[in-house]
Amino acid sequence: MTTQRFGRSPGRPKSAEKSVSTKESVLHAAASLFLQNGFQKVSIDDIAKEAGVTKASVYYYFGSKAELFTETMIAMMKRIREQIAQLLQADTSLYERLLAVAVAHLRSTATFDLEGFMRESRTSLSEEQMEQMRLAEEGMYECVEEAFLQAIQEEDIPEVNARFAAHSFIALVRVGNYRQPDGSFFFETTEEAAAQIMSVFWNGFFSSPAS
Amino acid sequence: MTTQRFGRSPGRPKSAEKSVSTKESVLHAAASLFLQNGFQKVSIDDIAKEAGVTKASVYYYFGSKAELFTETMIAMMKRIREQIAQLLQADTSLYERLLAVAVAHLRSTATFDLEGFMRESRTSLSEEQMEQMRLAEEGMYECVEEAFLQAIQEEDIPEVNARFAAHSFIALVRVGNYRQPDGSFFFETTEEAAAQIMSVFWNGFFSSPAS
Amino acid sequence: MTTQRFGRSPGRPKSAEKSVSTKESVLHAAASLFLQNGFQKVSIDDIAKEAGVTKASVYYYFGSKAELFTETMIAMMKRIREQIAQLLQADTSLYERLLAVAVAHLRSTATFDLEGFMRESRTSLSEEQMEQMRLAEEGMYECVEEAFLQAIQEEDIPEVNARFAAHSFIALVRVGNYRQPDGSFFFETTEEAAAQIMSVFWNGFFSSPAS
Amino acid sequence: MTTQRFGRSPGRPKSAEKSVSTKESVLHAAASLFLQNGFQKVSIDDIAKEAGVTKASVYYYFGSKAELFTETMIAMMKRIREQIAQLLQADTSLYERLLAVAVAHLRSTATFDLEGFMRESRTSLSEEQMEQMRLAEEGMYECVEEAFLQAIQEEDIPEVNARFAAHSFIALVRVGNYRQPDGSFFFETTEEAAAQIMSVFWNGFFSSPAS
DNA sequence: GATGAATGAGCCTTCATTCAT
DNA sequence: AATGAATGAAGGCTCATTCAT
Repeated sequence: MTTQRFGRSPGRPKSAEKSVSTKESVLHAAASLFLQNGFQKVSIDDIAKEAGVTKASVYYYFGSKAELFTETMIAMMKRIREQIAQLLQADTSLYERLLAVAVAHLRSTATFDLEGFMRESRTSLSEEQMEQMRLAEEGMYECVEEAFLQAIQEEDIPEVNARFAAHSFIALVRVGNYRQPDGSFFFETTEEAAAQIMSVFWNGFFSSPAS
Repeated sequence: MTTQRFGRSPGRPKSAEKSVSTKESVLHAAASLFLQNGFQKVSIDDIAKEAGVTKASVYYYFGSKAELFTETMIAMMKRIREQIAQLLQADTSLYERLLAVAVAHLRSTATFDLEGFMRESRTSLSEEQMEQMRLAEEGMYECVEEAFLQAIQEEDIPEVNARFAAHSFIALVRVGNYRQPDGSFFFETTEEAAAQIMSVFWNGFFSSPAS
Repeated sequence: MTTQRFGRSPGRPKSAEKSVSTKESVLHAAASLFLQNGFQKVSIDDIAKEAGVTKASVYYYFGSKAELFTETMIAMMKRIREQIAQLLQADTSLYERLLAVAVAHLRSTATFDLEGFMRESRTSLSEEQMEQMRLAEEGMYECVEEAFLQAIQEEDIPEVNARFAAHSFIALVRVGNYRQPDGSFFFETTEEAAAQIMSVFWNGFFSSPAS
Repeated sequence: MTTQRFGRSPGRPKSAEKSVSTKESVLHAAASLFLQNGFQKVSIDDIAKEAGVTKASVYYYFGSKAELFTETMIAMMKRIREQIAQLLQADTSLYERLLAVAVAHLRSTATFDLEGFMRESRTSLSEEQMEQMRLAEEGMYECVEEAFLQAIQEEDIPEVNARFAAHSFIALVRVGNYRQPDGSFFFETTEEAAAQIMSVFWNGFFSSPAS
């Protein structure tokens, strides 16, 4: 009911000077927090605080938490996809290009693994938002798939199920990111991890079956 | 690592008046709900309702939501682990035994992939609870790792990083569970999926490098 | 995110001794506030405060603000209806019984006029809730209508549109409750108001047309 | 009570570039929305959207929501009052003039009934704004009251409490606008409704008491 | 004259948790 | 063993209002 107003306050503050666009900071903060803690655990307040703006400002740019999440995730996947795509366009052998992708991904904190995020946010996103996320995810895989399809066409590698190969490749790279209970990785250096992973992958798909 | 339990009497319970004990129904309901919706999204009320008891009853048996979650997850992982262990003890070749594990897992709804669950619940569980979950997860892998170590010792397979192999194996099996955006899997039948996956895995680790 | 809990707090308080049922106090507070300020302006917090309980307690008994509002209003209308019904069952002439109703209503603060409440809450209530309110409102009128129908059947009064008469009667009584800008009513005493109103109503419906 | 306006130039505006001034569209949108949904439920954003302008523009013309509301309502009441006044100046019998007013109002969507609006907005308007609204409301009634006073002076009708008669008249007309739960009105046509209402009103006030 | 950006305050609702019985 | 009642703390979202341009 709160009948009387008092104090003075809402409204845009006198502001000092703009730096990075507010929207950008929000997206940035959201990405960081969502990535670390998942959808549910992160509150809009958390994001606002991290971005140094008010909750209402977040809502000025994003209609809902689900929307912000979707947008954030899709942006991230797009970025990953582009990075991969670029690495895969190098003028070297497929093996070397994949190796480069593996190295890059083992170094990044971003995650290929969206399954967890999808499951967690499933019931909170609209059907359309889920669809958009699925497509963005697929985009990352397709990008690797293309490389296989092209190599097959150019007869650099034998014919295989390219999509399955792409997913397997990424699944194996992800293994390299696994932290054991004591916090250590399987391999000492990123390079060694990438090398081993590539070796397994390549033999798995392109060597003649072990007799 | 003697599986020492505490409290509640060992051996067969005296009577079975309540066909299913309240605690059991709660655990069951919790498992089902947590698995589907993750930690945060499931409320104690949800679980109580699903189990047909009151919220307070849940608290009678489990000190907190985190505790219930941990217990649930660990129980599930133990079950998976035992199932795997059993399949791996068959009196057949390693290849065949792994194939059986692959088939079994492709059929089950339970998930090997705990990363998502871990990330989501991370900040809500106590350090000890996290540790327990990590150990239980590790248990699942160890069980596969053992099989490799033994085969190596018996010189059935060349020497490889058994732990890395175990994780890779499971990662590949998980690929077989991936649903494409249109809802379909990569392979038509579970058997074909398992066969392909095993082929890739086996060649990857045990064939001589493709020249 | 708010990781650590601190302080100690939720849960049922140690309590001293129960007095009136919590639910009752909430209903009472809600009736009083809604009646004075309408649906939108009253917050659940206001009601909780007025009832001396916490907001969460309100929700323990009522699923939503709309539900509480509906329940409150319907209860009030039922009470009014019963009061009217009782007065109309007296063993006197119809004229005298209506006069009694007029007096009673001019004295009460409760309102016959739900139109305002309906319009205000329209978009916030479910279709079903609106329907329930409409029925309860109708109940109040029907109760008066019955009296007319019966009187017609017993040939105490000529045949008229009983429903229209009931609504007109109540509309006129409401006029007696009108406060002029300076705060005063049209008539000095409740009795005089009732007498004048009844005279107008009765002549309006049951006198032979002024030639 | 010279209708003294302030600021903005009197007389015909210089040009009509903007076919409808922004202020006008806002007032129009506000009237429509407030009338349908009441004060609280309508947001400035809603009004701005409906008017096709920005929220800030609304504030450019109106200092606050309460002010906009008051202005809107008063304008509406003035319009109603003028319409009534005009109909009441016709050169026919009082009975016929009132009948015309009844018909006109039964056809319009605008509401005589401001009680709901007043109650709802009461705590949000300043004392002065409330006063203005009350006066405007009173204006509508006064206009009818005048007609009675004049008729009394000219001995066309017996002496009655003119103010009470005016309110009663309007209350009865409002009954004709009542929608039953099934959505229908009491009478089939507007004309019949008006005729019945007038009959009741006229007999009520001007017939000799039913013996 | 008009508007984009921003915000403080509040509101409805949910939830894990506790206590007395 | 089980539960009904109660609550503090958030959390998502809306909104009137303000300021700089």
